[in-house]
Amino acid sequence: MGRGASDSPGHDEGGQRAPDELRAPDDAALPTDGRPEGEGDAAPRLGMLANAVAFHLRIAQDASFRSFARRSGQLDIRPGCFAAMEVIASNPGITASVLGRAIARDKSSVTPLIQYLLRRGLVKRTPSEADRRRMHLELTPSGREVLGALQQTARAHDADLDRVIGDAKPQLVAMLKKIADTLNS
Amino acid sequence: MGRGASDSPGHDEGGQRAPDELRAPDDAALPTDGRPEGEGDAAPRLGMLANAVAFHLRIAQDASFRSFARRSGQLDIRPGCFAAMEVIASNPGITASVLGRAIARDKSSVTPLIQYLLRRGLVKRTPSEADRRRMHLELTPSGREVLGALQQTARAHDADLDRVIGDAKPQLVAMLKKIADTLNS
DNA sequence: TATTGTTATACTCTATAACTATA
DNA sequence: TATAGTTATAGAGTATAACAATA
Repeated sequence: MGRGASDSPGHDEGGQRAPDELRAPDDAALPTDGRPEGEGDAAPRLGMLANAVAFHLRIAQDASFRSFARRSGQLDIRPGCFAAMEVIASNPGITASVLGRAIARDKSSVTPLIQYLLRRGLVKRTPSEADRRRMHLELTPSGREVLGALQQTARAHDADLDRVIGDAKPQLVAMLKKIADTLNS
Repeated sequence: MGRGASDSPGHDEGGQRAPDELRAPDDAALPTDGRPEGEGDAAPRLGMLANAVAFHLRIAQDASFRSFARRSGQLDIRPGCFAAMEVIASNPGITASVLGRAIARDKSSVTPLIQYLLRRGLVKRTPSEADRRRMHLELTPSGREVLGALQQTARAHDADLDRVIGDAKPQLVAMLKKIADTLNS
């Protein structure tokens, strides 16, 4: 679990302070009140992490992932699996390689995902006639049913997030997309 | 929130397209030109994922993590390790449990992290006099040196991100914090 | 009884490299 | 030679549970 990113006072023995621009806004004047260092603090100082996009991205993703996994776990489906199913449903006949590119995973990571879906009867595979190395993927009726339930779950999850971010959602999504695009290039 | 995804059963015979805002940019005309579906598309449709905060959070975090790992890997330090060092440096004398809470990890996940830092001589441990179960952590001089280099790396990484997000950074960080806080409660 | 930190263990997710069967 | 998909394998990263020492 994790509290993570909260801004709360810590304590400081005066020794090792981070330079100003690295400190959290609330890091400023911390009374030491005689506590031994490092003890009793539920929320210690984060140093430069307090303002680091990368750190908060990790904390937020972690929370989001766990929350979604908790929900989708009731359908025995993990988050990565949902993404695969959604892309397959949106692109019937897609191949594993293309799918891998869409969800940013190596083909060798896609295989076990597909195999799990095959075992559960949620996905169907048909060999390509044009190129016999390829396999076309599509959801089975049962797969579409499970996906329907997952989509409800996903909508509920995103609604939780919406409550937090409000109207800023389009900008947030745009920023996240741009971060991924830029860093991956 | 999500939005009605194209629940897309069957095929895309002209009727079943995702609404515009859900499609990848190049999704527009999709002349089927005799291609079997799902082939040749470098950027297939994402369905409801296209607007899902959770999905883009994952993609962005993944990109950010890899990018930082590439940089910090030259110092033989993984991202989680940097976070731990930064928190220790900002809270000299902190204990393992408190550190774990700060970086949102279980104590059993903190132990191997600390052990790695001890082996590398970057962290020093002193038993608490007040409570002999506890160990106070602090960086060694060599740890501070390595951390200095890591901070430069981190600043460079965050500068990359800044270039992407511009002035929206405070809002972005605030949103990410709030997402984590809300979902973890 | 409760808590700190360690250990043993296991599970998930992922990638690299080697392989096959095609192309 | 190159590509699609599979396999074998390894390595992060994490957590649960049990444990010893201490509170």
